[in-house]
Amino acid sequence: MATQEDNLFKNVIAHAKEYGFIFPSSEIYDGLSAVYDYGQNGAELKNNLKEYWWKFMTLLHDNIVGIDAAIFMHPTTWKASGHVDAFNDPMIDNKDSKKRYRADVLVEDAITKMEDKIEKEVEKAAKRFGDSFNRETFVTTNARVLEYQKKIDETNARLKDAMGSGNMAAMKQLIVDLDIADPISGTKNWTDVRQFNLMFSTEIGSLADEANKIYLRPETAQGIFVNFLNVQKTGRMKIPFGIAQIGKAFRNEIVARQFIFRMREFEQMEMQFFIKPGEEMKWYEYWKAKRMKWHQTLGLGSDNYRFHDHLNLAHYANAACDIQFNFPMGFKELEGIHSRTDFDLKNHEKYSGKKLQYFDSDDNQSYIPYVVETSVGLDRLFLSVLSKAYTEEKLEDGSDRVVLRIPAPLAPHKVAILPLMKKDGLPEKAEAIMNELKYDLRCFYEEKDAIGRRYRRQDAIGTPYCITVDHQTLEDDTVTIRDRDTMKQERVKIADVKAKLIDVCSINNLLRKI
RNA sequence: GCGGGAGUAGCUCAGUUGGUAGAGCGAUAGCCUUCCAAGCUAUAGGUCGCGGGUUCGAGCCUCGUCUCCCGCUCCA
Repeated sequence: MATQEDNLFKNVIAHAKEYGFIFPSSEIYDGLSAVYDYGQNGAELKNNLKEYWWKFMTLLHDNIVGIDAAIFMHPTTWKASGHVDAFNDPMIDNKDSKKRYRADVLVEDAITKMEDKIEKEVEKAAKRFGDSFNRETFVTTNARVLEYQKKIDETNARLKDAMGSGNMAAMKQLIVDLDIADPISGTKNWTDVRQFNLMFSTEIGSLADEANKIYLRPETAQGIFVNFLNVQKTGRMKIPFGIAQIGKAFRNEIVARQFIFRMREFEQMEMQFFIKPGEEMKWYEYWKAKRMKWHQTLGLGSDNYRFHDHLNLAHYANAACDIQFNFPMGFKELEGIHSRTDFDLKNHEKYSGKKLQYFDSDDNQSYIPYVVETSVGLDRLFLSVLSKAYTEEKLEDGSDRVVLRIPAPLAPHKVAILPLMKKDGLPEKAEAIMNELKYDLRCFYEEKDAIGRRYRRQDAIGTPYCITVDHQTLEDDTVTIRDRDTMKQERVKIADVKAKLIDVCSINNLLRKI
């Protein structure tokens, strides 16, 4: 199914490599799975996206400041955050169906089934006894129900024990004892339970032992939480306020695919907004709306975004949703907005023994602030721009054109400066114009090949404007500006070029539209 | 990780029953040319993903391995 879209996605990936946006990591050694490098054009586009986000957060909100925390953090950080537990998934495969499951989820499903059986007994009894039925008495006295309940309690205890100790053999035994069958194949032909740790680890210092083990951060948020008091005190921040950060995070995904959508090393742009407890839903809604507006202002088409509420909340959240984008492979998460309550600060307080509270002079009391988080995957944002910008066109004259309709403020190069011919002083004139523009606009100079071919090459890397220097330029100091999207040309005075281009290519102007 | 498919020049691909690697486009240099990729000339690029095996001889057969794509799973 969707072969046309699959092809489109493949073409986007091929185009990204061919035109210097994204290369497979260490490609000469056959690459490294799910790791990619940004090329000369990709790095520019990515930096522009960062600037758009960073300025929106820190320039346009006087109560948000930015930090840049280290990737390495004290190991206890990840115990407090819950990642040591939550990122250790026990997995088991059914040898017949070849499907993989989380072992703890299988056990939980089995427990649910037993609970259903109790409910059935209750329903049957309720029918039998009519009005005189008392649920409380029934479930505490009925032999069959008590037996089920005993089994449930026992299973829960064993599950908790196995998960807590990381005893995978006990987990396997639990699945065997519960007689769990694969819902697909119906067989009980299981592999051993294996632990997958989603955090990368290494050692600090020269001793490679467990005591020196540290992790590469699986999310950037904790760097903000552990610095909450530092920033609040040194910046004299008053609640509500936010801390923003752009940085790398690492996850050892079991399967990481779909190009840069899911990578083992990726970049997040996160903002943690600290608020008074009880006001979280107000701010949650506020940031949902703000972030959606920010995305839509990029101009990739408002229809390509939608909210998706989380039904199963993560261990830290009391409300959560995604902003999804219409990627080539369908609507997928682009940004997460989470109401994290006081989970993180409370736990850091507990594990560190340091008070992480805010004294609110409005009502003279200290409290652990609640947090609303906005978290964009920068690489996903990049993919959203690239995949929507990529367009294959059939022109009226029958020729083909591939054009990246990247929003002008994000484009790697803002303008290409092209002498029509490589003689008659045209290159010199073009160079003079470039020297005028290059301090304000990223320029690309090219004099080789026919002009039409040069235009197409600029289309392929998304340069929004081409300035062509022709013989008339030498006479009256005018040039033509060719528009990437319409392919139309307009003749303007050299003196007017700079202001005209800066106006449409500036990130600051884009920010004004939010 | 498991199952399925793929890997030959920068790109798209051809390569016969095993006989020692080609094309188009692109790139580079030069010529020609006043506006939307296809004018002319020349040049450079490949131990055929990598490593064993069979064979007189392997791009082709065989085994292993790596990477990519699709599905299962997970997530920003």
